[in-house]
Amino acid sequence: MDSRYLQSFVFVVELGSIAEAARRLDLTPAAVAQRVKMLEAELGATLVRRSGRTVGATEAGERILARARTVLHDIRDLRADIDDTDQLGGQLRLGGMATMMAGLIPDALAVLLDLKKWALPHAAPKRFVGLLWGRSSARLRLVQAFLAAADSIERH
Amino acid sequence: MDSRYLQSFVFVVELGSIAEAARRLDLTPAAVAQRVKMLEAELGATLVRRSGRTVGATEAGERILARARTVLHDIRDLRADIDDTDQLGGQLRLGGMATMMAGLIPDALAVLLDLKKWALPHAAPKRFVGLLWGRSSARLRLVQAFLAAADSIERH
DNA sequence: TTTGGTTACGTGCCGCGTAAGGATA
DNA sequence: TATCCTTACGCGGCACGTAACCAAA
Repeated sequence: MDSRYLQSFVFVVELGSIAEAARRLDLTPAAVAQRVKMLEAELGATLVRRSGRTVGATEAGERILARARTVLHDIRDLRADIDDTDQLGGQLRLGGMATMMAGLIPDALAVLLDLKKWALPHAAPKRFVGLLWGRSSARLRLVQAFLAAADSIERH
Repeated sequence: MDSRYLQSFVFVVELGSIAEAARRLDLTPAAVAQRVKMLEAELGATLVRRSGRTVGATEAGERILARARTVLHDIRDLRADIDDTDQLGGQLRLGGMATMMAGLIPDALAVLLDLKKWALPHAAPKRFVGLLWGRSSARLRLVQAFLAAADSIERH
C-alpha cells in the first residue's frame, strides 16, 4: 500500500472535495479520483460516497480514517528519524490531565520557547525517566526540557 | 512510500539475507535488492550494510526498524478494520502493572479463551469505558470480555 | 455559466524478471 | 563449487495528464 494513496484519501475526506485535494497534492482531479479508486480496489471496500457534487466518507471510510492518519503520522516520524541525530524536528504530542492543561503546560511551553533552556540533560526528575523510550535524541531533549520546566515551575 | 518496500527492508534485516527475503516475498533477489535501494534513495540514507556475503542494518537502518514495523502493523490493522464488523482478528496488545501481569491477567486470559463468554456487552465496569476508543467492534468485544473477566475474578 | 466528478485514452516511467558477472564460504 | 549480491537490460503495467462529457449550483 502506498502512503500517497492514504494521503489522497485523507485529504479528500477532510476537504470534502476531490478538486481541492488535487490542488493541495499538485495533481489533476482525475488522478486523485483514480488514487481513491485504487485504494478502494486494494482494500475491497467503498471508502467515499459521491453525493451530487460533494464527497464524504462511507462507514468503512470513517472506520479507517483514524488509522490512515496514524500510518501517515508514523511515516512522517520514520522520515524524521532518518537524519534526526541531534536537531529538533518532527512533531511532539503532549498530553495531560485537565489541571495540567490549564496550569502547568502553558507555563512549561513558555519555557520551552526559550531556546537557551533546551540543553538541561540532568534536570529531569528520575521518577519520570522510566516513562521515556525511543532513541530520538531531539524528542528526548524536548521532553527533558519540558520536565525541567515543570520541575522549575513546581518549585515556585 | 510503499509499504512493500518497508516489508522488504524489514525482512532483509530480520533474515540477514536478501536471497532469503526474496524467497519469502516470492520475488527475485534482484527485485528485493532494488526495493531496498529505492527505499534508501527515497529516505536519502543507507539502510543496509553489505559486508561480504551477509547483510545487516546500518545505524540509520536500526533507527527506523522499529518504526517500520509499527507502520506495517498499523497497515495490517487498517486492513483488518475494513471488513471488521463483528468477527475477531488482528492483534491485541495488553499491558498492565506487575501485579496485574502476575495475578489478574493470566486468569482473565483463561476466561477469554472460553469462547462462550465473549459476548457480554454490558459487563464492563463503567469507570473503564472512558478509556476505550476506536470503533473496532471485534477489539471492543475483546476488551469488554477482558474487563468482564477481570470483574468476575475481582468478585471472587 | 462555472465548478466539480467521471470516463476514455495515450504515454512515460517504474518495478519486475532474466541473464551474466564477481565475491565469499 | 555453490550460494549470494550486484549490475545491465528489456518489457509490461500502472499512474499520471489531457480532453470530453455530464451534473449540480
